[in-house]
Amino acid sequence: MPRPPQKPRSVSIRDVAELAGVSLGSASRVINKVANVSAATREKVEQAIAALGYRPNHAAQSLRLRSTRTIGCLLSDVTNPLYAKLFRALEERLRAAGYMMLLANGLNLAEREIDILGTFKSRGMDGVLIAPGSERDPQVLAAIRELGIPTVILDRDMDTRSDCVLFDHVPGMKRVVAHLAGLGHRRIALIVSQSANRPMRRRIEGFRSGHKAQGLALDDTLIVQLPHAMSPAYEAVHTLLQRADRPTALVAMGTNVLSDTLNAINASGLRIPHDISVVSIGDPDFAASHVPPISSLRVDLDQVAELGSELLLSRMRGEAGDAARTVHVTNTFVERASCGPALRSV
Amino acid sequence: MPRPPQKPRSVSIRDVAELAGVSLGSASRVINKVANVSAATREKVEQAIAALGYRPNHAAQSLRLRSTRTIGCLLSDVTNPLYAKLFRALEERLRAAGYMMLLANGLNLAEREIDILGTFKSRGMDGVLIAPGSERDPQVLAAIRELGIPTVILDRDMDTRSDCVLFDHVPGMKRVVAHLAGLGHRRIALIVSQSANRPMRRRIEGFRSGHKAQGLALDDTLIVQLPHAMSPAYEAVHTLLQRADRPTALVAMGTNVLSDTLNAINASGLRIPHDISVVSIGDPDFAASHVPPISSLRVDLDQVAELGSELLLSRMRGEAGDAARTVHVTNTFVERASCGPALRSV
DNA sequence: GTGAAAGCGCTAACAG
DNA sequence: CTGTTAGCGCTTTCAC
Repeated sequence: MPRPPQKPRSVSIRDVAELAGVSLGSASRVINKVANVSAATREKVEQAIAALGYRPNHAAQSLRLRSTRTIGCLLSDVTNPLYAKLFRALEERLRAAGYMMLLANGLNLAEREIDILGTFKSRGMDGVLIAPGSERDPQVLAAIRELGIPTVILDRDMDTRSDCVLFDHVPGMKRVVAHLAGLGHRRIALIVSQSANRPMRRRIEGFRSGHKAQGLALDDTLIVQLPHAMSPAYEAVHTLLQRADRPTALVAMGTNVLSDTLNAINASGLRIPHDISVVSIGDPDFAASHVPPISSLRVDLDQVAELGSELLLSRMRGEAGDAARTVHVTNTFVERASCGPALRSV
Repeated sequence: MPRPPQKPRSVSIRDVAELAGVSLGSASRVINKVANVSAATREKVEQAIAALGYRPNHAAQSLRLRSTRTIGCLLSDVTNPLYAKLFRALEERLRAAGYMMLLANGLNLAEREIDILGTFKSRGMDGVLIAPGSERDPQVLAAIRELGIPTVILDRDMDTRSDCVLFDHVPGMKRVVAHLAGLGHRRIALIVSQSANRPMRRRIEGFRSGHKAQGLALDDTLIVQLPHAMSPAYEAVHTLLQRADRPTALVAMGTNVLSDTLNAINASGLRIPHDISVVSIGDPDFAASHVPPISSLRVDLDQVAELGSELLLSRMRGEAGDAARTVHVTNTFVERASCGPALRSV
């Protein structure tokens, strides 16, 4: 990794002071808007700044102030719309507070995530916002514990002493099952693409306890776990729908799973919600615009961003105390037109 | 914007040197792997580093070396899957070259984009990768020209002296029209969500010239421009399909437009490709997994990232010369099962 | 091969 | 109110 050729030195505060005919200290004072500056001095310095197009050197400021005004953000993958939206919402708030965001995709690679956390540390991030994929990896956990930077963890239940915002997947899923059960459904299938991480596991758990709460027996063959995150659900759902005892309702988890599921239903000649009900876990754009609109369980990402950034900001300000704080975000069920009474004839 | 409380000073190279019992200069030498270090010294320093958990202070390095090893990335919105994928691909390459990415969403707000470019400058980005929304705004153009940082512009034709990678939207669209014309289609509709930016405009242009090239008359009422980026295409397409002279083929531009279009076709009781053909401009995941799979015009984002990062890296290395370089990326047509011969009976 | 010292650009404490 | 100065942590001459 060869060092790039050094850039030419650009205009410094020294140049500004010189042109303005004042001392370096005075220039600094007007730049930082501290008191005790005469109007005349201020005027001269401001003109010099404008004339030179001066911009403070951030590296020097960071070195001096021990603060980079930047937040490190480690997500498993921005390509996942959920994380993209989350990033955007977080950026919005932190930007308003004067921070820029360093973004890195962890890609569920423990080693990579550790490396990224290390650079965050070495680069003196003022704070860190993370949702690592390797949620159980002891080395990743250690890396987080040793960060020594205000940290908030999003949607991961990790054993570190960090603030975190957790989603209440279990109650959310129970709500979904209750809704379906209320419509008379007794055979409800769950289609998931993977089960590696906490959110998935907890949702499956909620699906089970939802059945229990409703006094429903759960046929385990109705929980369809696709082998990989990317594995197409189409075939699996299609097969499911051919069964004599096919489910009367489908719960699809994840954007791709949902679109495959919708396809499979369509190809089977079934109509939503008359022949079959469906609810989506996660609320991609097309769920709302689908015909008919698909009922979804969603988490309000704006709320997550609000809580997450507030947690981080307050801790950075040193207002937080020693103990880690945990806040919970509720999944809300958005009822649309994709659920109807269970078909008796099945 | 109150300054955050200063962090405690952490372990510095000075501490390392002290513990190792060597001079600060020697410590630096082993850290930077320069020659002229005795094995004994190296050993001692390395032990001290390990014992202390030393990490170089990035701000100090940046200040000294005039290089931040950071790339500023300004996109209109990561929430757009295309940009998300692009970012991921770019990150991959630049990370391999030892850079981290600062990401900011411009949100098509000229003022905001200018501000972001300014911070990129002030923060001493080694390079900058941008796809601003405000492609015609003179102030944004000026901001880019005055950046004074190696810059590459992605998919925007801006009048600045920057390297850029351009997508050949026009030939791509002509290819699509040719394909459809070859199947006997003479009434082809184009559904677009907005036309604010260059890619959109150029695609419409390509659509027109494609017709010309095929000797086809173009009915302007078949170009459906939705008012806003988010405006649902469902109604528009549905209406279109009720017309007596309805099109025999639909070209849908953008992820949301495509899914609305598919919905509308489905709701009208039409079958793809028998009753109507459709091609997608842009290739979202669900296009390939749809039943039937939708033929798409796509641009290879990996290639874009490869070219873009290569352009940037070479310029940062100072290998690039004065002139701006432009490289073109071809749109490729992915033929799947959504296009068939035109229905005669319409 | 190693140590001492200068200086990157900036802020803040201090003296006037 | 203003100027001078130390020093943030690091790399890199320059002597030895």
